This record gives sequence, C-alpha cells and structure tokens, in this order.
Amino acid sequence: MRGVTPPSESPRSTPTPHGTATARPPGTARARGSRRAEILRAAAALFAARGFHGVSIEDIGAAVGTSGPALYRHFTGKDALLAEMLLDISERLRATGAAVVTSADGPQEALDALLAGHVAFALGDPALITVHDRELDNVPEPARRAIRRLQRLYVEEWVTVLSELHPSCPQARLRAATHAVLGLLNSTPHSAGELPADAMTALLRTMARAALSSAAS
Amino acid sequence: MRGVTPPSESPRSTPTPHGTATARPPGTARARGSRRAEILRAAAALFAARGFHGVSIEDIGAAVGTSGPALYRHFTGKDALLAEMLLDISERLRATGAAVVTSADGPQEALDALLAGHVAFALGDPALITVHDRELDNVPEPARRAIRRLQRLYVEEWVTVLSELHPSCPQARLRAATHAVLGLLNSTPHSAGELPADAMTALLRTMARAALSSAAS
DNA sequence: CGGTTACGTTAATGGTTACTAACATTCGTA
DNA sequence: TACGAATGTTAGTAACCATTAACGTAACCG
Repeated sequence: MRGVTPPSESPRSTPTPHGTATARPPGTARARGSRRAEILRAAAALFAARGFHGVSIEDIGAAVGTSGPALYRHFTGKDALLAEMLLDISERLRATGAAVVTSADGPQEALDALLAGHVAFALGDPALITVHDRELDNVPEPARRAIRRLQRLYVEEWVTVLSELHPSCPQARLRAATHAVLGLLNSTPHSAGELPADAMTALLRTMARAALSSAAS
Repeated sequence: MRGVTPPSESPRSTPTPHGTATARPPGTARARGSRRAEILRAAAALFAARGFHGVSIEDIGAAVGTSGPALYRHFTGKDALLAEMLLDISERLRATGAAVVTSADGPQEALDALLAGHVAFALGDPALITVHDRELDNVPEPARRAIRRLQRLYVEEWVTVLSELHPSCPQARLRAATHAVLGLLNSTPHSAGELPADAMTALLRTMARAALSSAAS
C-alpha cells in the first residue's frame, strides 16, 4: 500500500485565493489555488439554478472542466464546499457593511451606502445572493452557526443606522423592516431582465428608501 | 412462496395514531380524498424546510402517518405532487387577484385589496409561499408552463391596477416594481417572529404601499 | 352476499450519488 | 536529477431513493 500520505485537511488556512481564473492549457497544474475560486463560482451558479441537492459532484466537476472526484483535492466534501461559499459571502456582506458604517459622515449617508452596496451585490452576483438565502439549512452545524452570526451582525448594522435616523422607533420594528427590505433587494435575481441594470439599480434604491422611511413612522 | 404471512402484530382497529389534525374515524378508509390535502400540506412544510430534493417519499409518508409508497395511491409521483401543489397555489393567488380587481371600487381600493390578500397569504401559509417561489424549476415541463402562466397573469393584475394609478409610468417599470414588492412580501417567512402578526401585517402593507408609490414617480 | 373502491403494507429493482482507492502527470526546487 | 506537492484520472462501493410488484383489508353499493 504505497501512495502519498492522505491530504490532511487544512482546517484553518485560507490563503486568500487571489488569482483570477484564465484559460489554462489542459494538463498543466498551474495557478495555485485559483481552482478553488473557480469551483466555488461554478457551484454557486449550479446551486442557484437547481438547488444544493439537485446538483451532483459530477455536475460541478463538469462545469469547471474536470470530472467529479477531482473536487476532493480542493474541498473535503460537498457540504464543506457549500459552507465555505456561504461563509465567504456572509463575511463579505458584513465586512462591507462595517466599513460603510464607520466611514460614513452621518446616518443618512451610511444608509445610502448600505443600500448601494447591497444593490450592487445583488445585481452583480445574483447566484451568490440566491444561494445565500436558500441553502443555509444544508450547511452542517459547526459552520451554520458562524454563518448565522455574520448574517445577524450584518442586519444589526442596518438596525443601528436606522435607529440613529429614527430614535423613537422600536428596534424590533426596524429589524423586521430591514428583513423585508433585504427580501425586496434579494428578489432581484428572480425578476431579471425587466429593466436595464442602471435603471434597476436606481429603482431598487428608491423603493427601499421609501419602504424604510414609511416603516419608521 | 410466501402464502398469507400475517404480520405477527396484527394491526388493531387504530393503527398508527399520529398526532396530525383532521380527526378521521380511526381505522376507516373513508374520508374520500381528504388524504390528498393532508399529504399536500405535509409535503409543503417539508419542501419549504429542506427543499424538494432534500425530502424523500419516505419522509412525506412518515409525516402523514403512512409509510413511503402509500403516496402512490394519491399521486402518480413526486413530481406530480409538487406540480399539483404549485398549480393550486398559483391558481388561488390568481383567482383572488382577479376577484379583487373586478369587485373593487377604484384602482386605489383594488391595490389595497391586492396587498391585503397577498399579505394574508404570505403570513397565513408561509410554507406554500416559500415553495412557490423556490421550486418551480423542479416541476416537469407540461405543468411548469401552466404555473408560469398563472404567475404571469397574477403579476399582470398588479400591473394593470398600478397602471391606472400611474398612467404615465412605463409598464416595464411597474412590472419590475411589482416583482420587487412581491419579494418584500414573500420574504416574511424567513423573518418570522420578529413582530406580532397584526403588527407585521400593518408594517408590510405600509412598506409595500410606500415602495410602490415611490417607484411610480 | 359479491364486487368494487379506496387505501395500506412489505419486498424488490434499478438508477443515482457521495465518497474512496489506486494510479498518473506536471513542476518547482533542494 | 530526484523528490514531493499539487492536481488529475478511472474504477469501485455502499447508501439512498423513486418507483413498481404483489398482496391484504375495510367499507360501501348493487
């Protein structure tokens, strides 16, 4: 029984996959770690279209030009792939939210920046947004809690900003309104192509602002 | 050959007392077709929680107190079950929408009635609403077209009413705004329990009205 | 009473799927 | 140049799943 030592899973090190995927000549082993990002992107599109359980490992492999089990060189399993995908997007949302809040001049500017960021996200990566609020239940338990925590922190950024704008409104109401507005913004992927992208951006921001203003009365 | 082979524990007249509602006489085979509705309700809850492919026939059977293949006495297959579920809800939405529009006094009353109806639906049957806008892709083709048609007709009810209220606004914009507002209303199942039901109803109606008004400017 | 209908059971059956095993190939580098 | 790490490949394998087959039973209806 020869063979290389089985790949001891790297539990914590995520060495920042910076490489942008380009066309590679077949057979080469180039581009360290860019494959991870490529797989994540392809899997996101598939998950968004057919759901986690509706996509097979073979499907994901085929989408990146390899065949099935090659994925296990990059992820420990299908669950881990989904977990990393949702952790990544939750972290990105929360990070941009935090950056916006600390750098804005006032609550109104902060709210506008939160809105602009989320709309850009939803329109720019509809597959990720779709997977983000549909597939949480398929993430195994250690990671699910972390994802939920990040999502909660992101919502709390919104609630904090709204609370500064409307101090007399109870926070529970502001939280419910935030969830509703995020539902409005995240519904964009399903109604694609109705309007040109910039018109859609402006429309969504206007509607979201109006909805939040009315909620805080 | 296997002969009669009665099961050692012969079923008594009350087999499998499961705690489901719909009090039926205990060992009877009566109640024509009430089982269909029971199965559809249980399946909707399961599909909403874990997705179509994440639920097995056995799961659905267990949820109604029978075992797996008993479902094939009521539906020709898992696909047909989902198709009937989505057809039913799409038809109900469209029917109430049509009734509202023809019986309302004016466009403002019609819009309010559409809003009230959809909010009541979303809050009253969150599982059905969730399945309705997540699982369309898993419906086989003959039925999928019919469901899409009903959904389109429902949206057109909204667009027609909004067009009467705001004649100068292009219909494409009103359609996009309608989709966004339906996303807002349908997101309710995911943010349950934030507010009491009547406060949630009022909040959602207020936010939706404000969002639509701002979109038509 | 006999037959039909409605509804349920358990045991295959065939296909799909996630994952593992065993075996290449490329390439940086010591 | 030899080695090891990274990254593939093609065969399994065990579990799961939708569906069918074959069979049983209770109630209604003529």
